[in-house]
Amino acid sequence: MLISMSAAQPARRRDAAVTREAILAAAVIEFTENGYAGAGVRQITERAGVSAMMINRYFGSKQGLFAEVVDRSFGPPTVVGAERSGLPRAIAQALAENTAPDTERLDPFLLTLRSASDPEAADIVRRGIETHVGARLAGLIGGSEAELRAQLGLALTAGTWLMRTVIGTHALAGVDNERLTELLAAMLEPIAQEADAGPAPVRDASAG
Amino acid sequence: MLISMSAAQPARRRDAAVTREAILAAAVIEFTENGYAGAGVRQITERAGVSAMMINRYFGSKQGLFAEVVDRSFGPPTVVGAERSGLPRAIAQALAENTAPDTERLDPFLLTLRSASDPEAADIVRRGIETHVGARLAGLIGGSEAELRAQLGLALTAGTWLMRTVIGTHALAGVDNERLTELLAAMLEPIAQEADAGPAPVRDASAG
DNA sequence: GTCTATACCGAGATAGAC
DNA sequence: GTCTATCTCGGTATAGAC
Repeated sequence: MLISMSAAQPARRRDAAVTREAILAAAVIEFTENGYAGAGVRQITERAGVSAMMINRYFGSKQGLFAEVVDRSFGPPTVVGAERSGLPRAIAQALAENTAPDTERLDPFLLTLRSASDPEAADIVRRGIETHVGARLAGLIGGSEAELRAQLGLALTAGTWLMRTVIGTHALAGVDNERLTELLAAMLEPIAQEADAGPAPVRDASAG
Repeated sequence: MLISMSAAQPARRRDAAVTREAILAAAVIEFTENGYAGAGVRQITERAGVSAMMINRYFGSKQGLFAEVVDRSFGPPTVVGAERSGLPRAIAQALAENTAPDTERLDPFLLTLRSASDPEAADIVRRGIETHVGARLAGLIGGSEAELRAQLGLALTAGTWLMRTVIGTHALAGVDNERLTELLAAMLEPIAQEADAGPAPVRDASAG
């Protein structure tokens, strides 16, 4: 019944692409929830419904799989983009909502935090951040020091994720989202403003 | 030859207090550099010059040892304290200096970042932060929402440690310390200021 | 009472048989 | 393409040497 497949089996069973995709999807969940070290190969493959060795077969190693997971996680825009004037508040609001205590969002920053322990994982994450989120946010900010300012914004973002959801300090976990948004927006304001140069044209204003 | 030791061995050998302290000192180094999961009991005890079982004997478990390490790391003041007006700049400067690329400081925030992966370790760290750094910084800030503001400051602190030293993004690693101090101070300004209440008396103004 | 040696269990990675 | 040892490594428990 499970074995006897006649001619046309639509998908599943012996389809490399499907197996690969199933592993990748399962790995995103496991790595984000448990971090690079905490996620077990057996847990990932069990969730994907395949044997443990498939990871080595399709991704070379646990590390190779992690690299693809990072690319997939940071690929789509995380920080909502707006014109530069409203940027701090837009980021602050999204951050406050996504880090709310009951929310169970699968976020690349969670992946980052829980995987930063391992140097090998950290290096993979750095490449992912600089390529995707960092470049997008820098593009939204524009002007001189765009990358530096963007990375300071990401530092506050990651730190908020850390303190509010991973560590779970009481004051941050219990605060009202409106109030938190105000405070975060105020902290982000300085890095969204031009230092000395004139207002550079903002490119790629739709996504970030 | 290796075994025959005569009478008077000064200290060391069979001194519980000395052994305990040696393990603790070694554990601070290993946990800070490699995180909770990354540090092995064998590495720690080898550095301390004792057998691996001594951790179980003196601290119950690896987790118990970690709890004492967290307390010791967060115990002494990390954030330099000043009067409230100069607080943002003081914190920013210390942060910029301590996260400079070549600096090899043993910092509690590094310990936090590299250990946050494990839920058990995260819980221990939360207690340590709230008890020590969080309470001290909240005391320096004073007024309403002191704890919330303090924890947002710690979020930026931890995030800067993360992005600059653990992940190691290029823009943050290469920036001039003076410039970084300015930007960080500007970001910290909003959380050091009173929201609506009058100026509350600042207690414990010497250390933070 | 202080410490070491040895063994057990679980997890990741590899090799080779089917 | 899958399964089954097997190797290594890490945290822990027990026994016993000094």
